[in-house]
Amino acid sequence: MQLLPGFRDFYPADCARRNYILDTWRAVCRRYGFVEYDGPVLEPIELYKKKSGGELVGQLFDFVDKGERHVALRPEMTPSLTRMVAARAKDFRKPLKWFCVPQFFRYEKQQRGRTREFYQLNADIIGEESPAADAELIALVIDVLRAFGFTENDFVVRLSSRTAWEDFFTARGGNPEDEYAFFQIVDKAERTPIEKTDALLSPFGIKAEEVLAFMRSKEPVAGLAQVVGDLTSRGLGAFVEIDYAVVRGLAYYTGTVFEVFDRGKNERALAGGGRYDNLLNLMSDGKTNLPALGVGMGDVVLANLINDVPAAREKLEAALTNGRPCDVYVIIAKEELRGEALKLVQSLRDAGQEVDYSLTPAKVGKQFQTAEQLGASKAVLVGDEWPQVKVKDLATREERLVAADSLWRE
RNA sequence: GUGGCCGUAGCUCAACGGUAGAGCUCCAGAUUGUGGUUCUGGCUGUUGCGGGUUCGAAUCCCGUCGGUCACCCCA
Repeated sequence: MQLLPGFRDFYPADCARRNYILDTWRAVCRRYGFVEYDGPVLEPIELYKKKSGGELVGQLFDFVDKGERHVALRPEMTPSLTRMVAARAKDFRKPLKWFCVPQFFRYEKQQRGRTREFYQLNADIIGEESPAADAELIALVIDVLRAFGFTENDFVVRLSSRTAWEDFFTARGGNPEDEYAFFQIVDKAERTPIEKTDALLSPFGIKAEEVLAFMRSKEPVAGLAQVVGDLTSRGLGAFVEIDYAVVRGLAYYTGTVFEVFDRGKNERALAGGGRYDNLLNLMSDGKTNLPALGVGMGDVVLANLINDVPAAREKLEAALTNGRPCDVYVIIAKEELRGEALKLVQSLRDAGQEVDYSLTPAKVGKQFQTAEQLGASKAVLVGDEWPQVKVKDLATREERLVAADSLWRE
């Protein structure tokens, strides 16, 4: 049987790498005062149709369940999160700083950095309109990446603002209801021939050259200036750049938006996010109105970049050596003592040691070899010396005799 | 979804019309109470799948499934 396209098996070595990423995400989020939450993997399809915007709806893994409900595997977290927050908005002190490490499903053609199933760190700050929140969230993203061993030479946060584009549009007589259509054109302007952009923009009476000129400007608009200032105060200024070419596809973004790219431009976007100040209001039919912003960072592109950057790869490999199968290997040299050896294994495990041993009779040399291969640091040999055992340090090859019934104390 | 390239042992690949091979891994032995080296031996394949051309197909052709790259979009 073949795997479904875009889905992954996680053998122990893969699982260790995945967990290294998820563990690092969680550790840095907690350092920033974020708390973890989660929601359902399966949701009614309406949840996503309501607000996500065209792209994601077309990529849904959806089906009709046995109760004839039309459901979809989650492709993103924001709709579930906004529902959860709207339902109990008064229960939580503002601002909320919540994170989640969900597995997402998107029906796309798979490619480097893009699978049909992936993990994504989601972090959101809800209930704070100040740009200080934007800065805090972006600082979190930067520090998450630094925790993997990346520096300002490896990645950059491209900062932009939908508000800036809104102002640009309305100042030239654009109608607010055409805004999203305009954003879509701007989003693609960088990689579209200028004549075509001109044609697309003509209904709005705007010239492609104006758009491209604004895109190239590095002048931070009001909100962004504070974000950049905050990040600079933290010593993180080198990680961000103003780049109005970033617009983002999702319909619900309102103010600050950003995307994170590797400097080498070998990979897809590492992370992306922004403000969605109106979404809570929309999702709750006006009952809850809280400003919000969030970020997503996927494990697939991140793993690729870790592999691209030697320092990050070494950091990962070093972390993996802590994930050895066992620390102590008990060698049974005399089969008559197997019962005693099992008792010893049990006492060591009760004491919290990671212990393994041969389930079936094996030559002593073979057992030592297995101890090596499992990465044990010590071998405990149960044999002629009983009731004492030989404890051998597998790195230094030093041996000493210890009474079996006091070994657990070490 | 559209187009280019690719699918051979668990892994990396060779053979490119004439009997499917190598390295690594794995298993066993040298070494019946002492280990990552070395040496020796061994296992593993409907050459992704289906059809066609041919005396003969892993090799050429068509289809299909999967991978990959580009477009698209983004994590």
